[in-house]
Amino acid sequence: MQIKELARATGVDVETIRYYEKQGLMPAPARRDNGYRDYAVAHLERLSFIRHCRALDMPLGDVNRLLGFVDKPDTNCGDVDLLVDDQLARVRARLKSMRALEKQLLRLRARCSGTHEGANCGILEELVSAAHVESCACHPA
Amino acid sequence: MQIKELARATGVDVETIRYYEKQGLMPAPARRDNGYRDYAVAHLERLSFIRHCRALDMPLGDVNRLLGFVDKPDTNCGDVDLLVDDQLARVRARLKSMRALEKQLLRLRARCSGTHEGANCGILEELVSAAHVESCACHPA
DNA sequence: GGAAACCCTGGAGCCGCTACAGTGTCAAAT
DNA sequence: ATTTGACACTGTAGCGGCTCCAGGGTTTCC
Repeated sequence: MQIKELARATGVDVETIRYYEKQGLMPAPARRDNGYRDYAVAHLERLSFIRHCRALDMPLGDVNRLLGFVDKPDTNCGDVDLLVDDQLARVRARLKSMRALEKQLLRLRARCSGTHEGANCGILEELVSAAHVESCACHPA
Repeated sequence: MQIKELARATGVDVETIRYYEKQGLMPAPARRDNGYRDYAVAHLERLSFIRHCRALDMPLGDVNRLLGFVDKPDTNCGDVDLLVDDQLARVRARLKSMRALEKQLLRLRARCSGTHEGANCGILEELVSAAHVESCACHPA
């Protein structure tokens, strides 16, 4: 399989595949006489695994550690669940702040009067005055 | 006010303040004889404004455009609400995918048997086999 | 006069790609 | 036989938004 086929089969960009190889996440494939990479089914599976982890927004470093456990199934995998827990905690923290963000943006949006005169722009007013409030989340007292 | 004081007053890192200046978001302050930056209250307000926008996760480019409207209140600010709308849309899209993510991670976490033998790791099993499923979100058929 | 704490500039590093530039290879159409 | 076009390769630079460092200067306090 050459790189484009692997790319199509997985939905991963060609450049990204080479990038993963350079980063040590994908093993270097065999080369044909012309120097082209020649992938086997094992590569496809590994790449799918990587993408699945990435779809869970795991950092590549974590993915690499997971791959280490996959490669050596006899080792103790006690860290795997911790790693997932960490990721879950990150996602939840992000969710929380995003929800607050949505609320703030909605409030801000409601300030638009529809007149579009800069001097009376409710949104700008709100942003300027919010920056004055001492106890704002972004600049606590 | 020297840079450290501004940093403390706003909760923004000293390096970040210099970075904003380099990027043209903060106007270059006066300099003392020794070359140290000397900030006025206007700088504090502007920096607070920037941080408030950043707390709303707006890209610096957008913040810069907002600052342009603040600087010239007589211009038409018709784009301000569009800019906020865009940001809201981005936040909502991200929220949606984060919620899906949380679900997937919870499912994954539940697969841990607690034994921590690599060969029987439910989490790794799940990740490997999920990568095989054709219709997975991360590698659609 | 020496140490600590501040200031300066310029550049590199972080993540996870993405996009070149410059070159080589191969298959099909003319 | 050649020319087009699509593919391949390497290496490097860029994105955003910082963050950190090296290598220097200044100020303040003991």
